[in-house]
Amino acid sequence: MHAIEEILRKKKIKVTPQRMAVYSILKQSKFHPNVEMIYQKLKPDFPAMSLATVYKTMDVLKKVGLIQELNVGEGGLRYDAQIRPHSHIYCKNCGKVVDVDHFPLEELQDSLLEKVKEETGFNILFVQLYFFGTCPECNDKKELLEASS
Amino acid sequence: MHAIEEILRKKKIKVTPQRMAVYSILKQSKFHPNVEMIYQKLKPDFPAMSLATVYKTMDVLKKVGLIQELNVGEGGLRYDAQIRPHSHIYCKNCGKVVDVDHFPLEELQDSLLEKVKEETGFNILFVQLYFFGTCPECNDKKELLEASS
DNA sequence: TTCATAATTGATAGCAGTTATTACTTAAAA
DNA sequence: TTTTAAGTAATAACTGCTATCAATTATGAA
Repeated sequence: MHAIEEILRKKKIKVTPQRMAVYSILKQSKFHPNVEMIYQKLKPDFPAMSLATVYKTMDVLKKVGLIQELNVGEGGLRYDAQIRPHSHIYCKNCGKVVDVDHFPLEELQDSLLEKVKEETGFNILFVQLYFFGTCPECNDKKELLEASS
Repeated sequence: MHAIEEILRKKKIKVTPQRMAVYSILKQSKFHPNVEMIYQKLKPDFPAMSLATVYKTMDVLKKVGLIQELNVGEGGLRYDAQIRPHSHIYCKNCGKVVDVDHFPLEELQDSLLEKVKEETGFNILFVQLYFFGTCPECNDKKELLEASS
């Protein structure tokens, strides 16, 4: 039995094929898909699945702490099955979201959270750090375009 | 003439009373309003103003670099006339957005941006750091409720 | 295994935030 | 002052998401 099954059963949440499939897609993919992307990926195996089910599943998985939500300002949300704190970088050109693995978000959180708590009086639950820019692939394409003009 | 007027004229963007009013509200308020809040504040002085005009004005002001957009995952966006890099903290209970002035986002940006550029190959344009939690006022209210139960 | 039932799913209507369109109006260059 | 490119108001349309509800299914008890 997979870890996800145990976690869901423990919380009296039903283990359904749809939920397993959504989580499996998220676990596999590195590009941090949004609901629409997940829906499209599921279509071949679950032609009857509804978009609403994907939305509801994201909600369930988030609530039990199996995934985290990313908001890169696209309108829709992106999802990540890696729940360890880490930051993300977003390509404003092609929409790609990439993990920034070696960026010290964990240390940052440990060492500086207290300072921010003192300054603001807030009880801090979590931190999100986003970098925005353009990815190497898009930069290369742009250079090619400029060179040819 | 105000700085904003000069900046707009330099870019051949017309200086209109609506634009001045929107910017003035943003400059005054510390609570990082969203479009709806700005619209409501403007109503007494500009009863004829359309919501669409506020949206378009936010767009113009953002493009000329007079304001920055904040995305705290509410659906709508929040706006800040303080464009110097700084981080924000969001109360998940009451929706308040507060500046975290002394958090070292500027130093962070200077010292660590290069590392992230190397790791990812991205060209980085800007960084956004959000803290999420509950504000002192909401925490106090909760304590009172618990004490009285 | 079968059954009862509460949770989940799929289909769809509805909602909120945002954008597009268009006819009218205005700021500002000539 | 006149001209006109740009902006505004009103509103229709679009998008991401949520609510609703009848049909279906996972799960625990018999």
